[in-house]
Amino acid sequence: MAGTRLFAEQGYDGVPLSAIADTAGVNKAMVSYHFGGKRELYLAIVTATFADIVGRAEKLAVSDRPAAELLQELIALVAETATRRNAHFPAMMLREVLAGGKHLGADTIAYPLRVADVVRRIVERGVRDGSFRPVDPLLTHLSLVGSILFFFATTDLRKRLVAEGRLRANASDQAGYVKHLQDLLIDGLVARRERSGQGEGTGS
Amino acid sequence: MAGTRLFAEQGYDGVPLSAIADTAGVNKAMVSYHFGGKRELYLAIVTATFADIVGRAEKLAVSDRPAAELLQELIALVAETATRRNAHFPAMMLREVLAGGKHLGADTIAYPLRVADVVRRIVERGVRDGSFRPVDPLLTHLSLVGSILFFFATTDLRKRLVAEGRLRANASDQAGYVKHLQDLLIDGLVARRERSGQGEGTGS
DNA sequence: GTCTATAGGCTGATAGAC
DNA sequence: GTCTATCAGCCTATAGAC
Repeated sequence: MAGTRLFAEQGYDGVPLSAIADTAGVNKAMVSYHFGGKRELYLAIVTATFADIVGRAEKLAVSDRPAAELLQELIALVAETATRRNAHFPAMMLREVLAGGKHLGADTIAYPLRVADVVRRIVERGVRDGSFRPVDPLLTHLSLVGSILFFFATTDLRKRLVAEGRLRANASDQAGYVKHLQDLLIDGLVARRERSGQGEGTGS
Repeated sequence: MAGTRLFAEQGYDGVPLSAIADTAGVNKAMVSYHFGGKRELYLAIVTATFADIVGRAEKLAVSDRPAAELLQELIALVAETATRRNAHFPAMMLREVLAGGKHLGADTIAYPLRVADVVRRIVERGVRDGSFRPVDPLLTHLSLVGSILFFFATTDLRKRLVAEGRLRANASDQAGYVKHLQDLLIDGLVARRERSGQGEGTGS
């Protein structure tokens, strides 16, 4: 869809209908004719974007492969979607949860909830079969998805900062980040016989 | 500042100057008179917000307490700032990195970089003294800060979803999340004598 | 189906009275 | 310093020609 990039980069309010029309090489009036207005176009784009990634993620929830493997796959799935399918869905999803689904309906804001449910099912199974330590599924989801979305939504900014010499080059190493997260996940969630006696919460 | 909440919740474009004037109980013209315009007001708010949290974070970088402890303190510091000092800075910072500093100057977009530098210094020291495994400081920063900002920036949305019965109640448990992240960090970063042979990256 | 032209609403800035 | 009134610009939507 033509406006995907524009909406992801500048947000709903930041994009005039004329910019989308220009990008698509057509006229403003055509957008209203085909989609019924700016809001409807936006909703169509967001829905298509979310439906793709969420649908693919949900397939993981029904697999009975090891839980740790499935969470690693989820990370890889998001990364693959962000790099090969639709570079703009992380920014779009982040914008939408920030806006609290203001532009959307109750049905569309449900997509993030469905991802949370995928993680919940995987984590609960991992805890049940003893391969995970007893972590909270929802908190696990929030930390996992938060860091993934943040990384891929800020890729362009980091690339710019690297080009300006303000950030180290590995800041745009996507494969490296995927590996980093996957390792962090394994070390953080997987149960071990011997636990070192650390982990005291500080402050708060 | 009066507009902080509005800008954090609805973004720069989403807030009419009149809304800020109403909230402050004054007139639109006063905003221009005192700040020189909407953009200048926004910049003043963002700068004040960023300067506070970043300044406090930088104090951690010069401490010589154990690296793991300092990262846990950083998590606690962000949480404390988001819950007691300025509930809106996570959303503001997330919005600004999403926008790539579009509304701001090169100096203001430097604030997130300063946080990255704090984490880098702490992590590099932890790796050097052997208390951390050899993790990448920048990737560590991105995963850590990404999950914190995401959590606190979406608190209001989660509260609403909990109230609607669409999300489990612990979704708004901030102290629980801080503990979760701190534990994840310790398990994921701290060096151990015995490492279980997992951590194979899958896919991507 | 596709375009141009325009209507109508909203926003940020500001002139000018007090 | 603070207000009201107003202006000019930009935006979405749409009527109407082709």
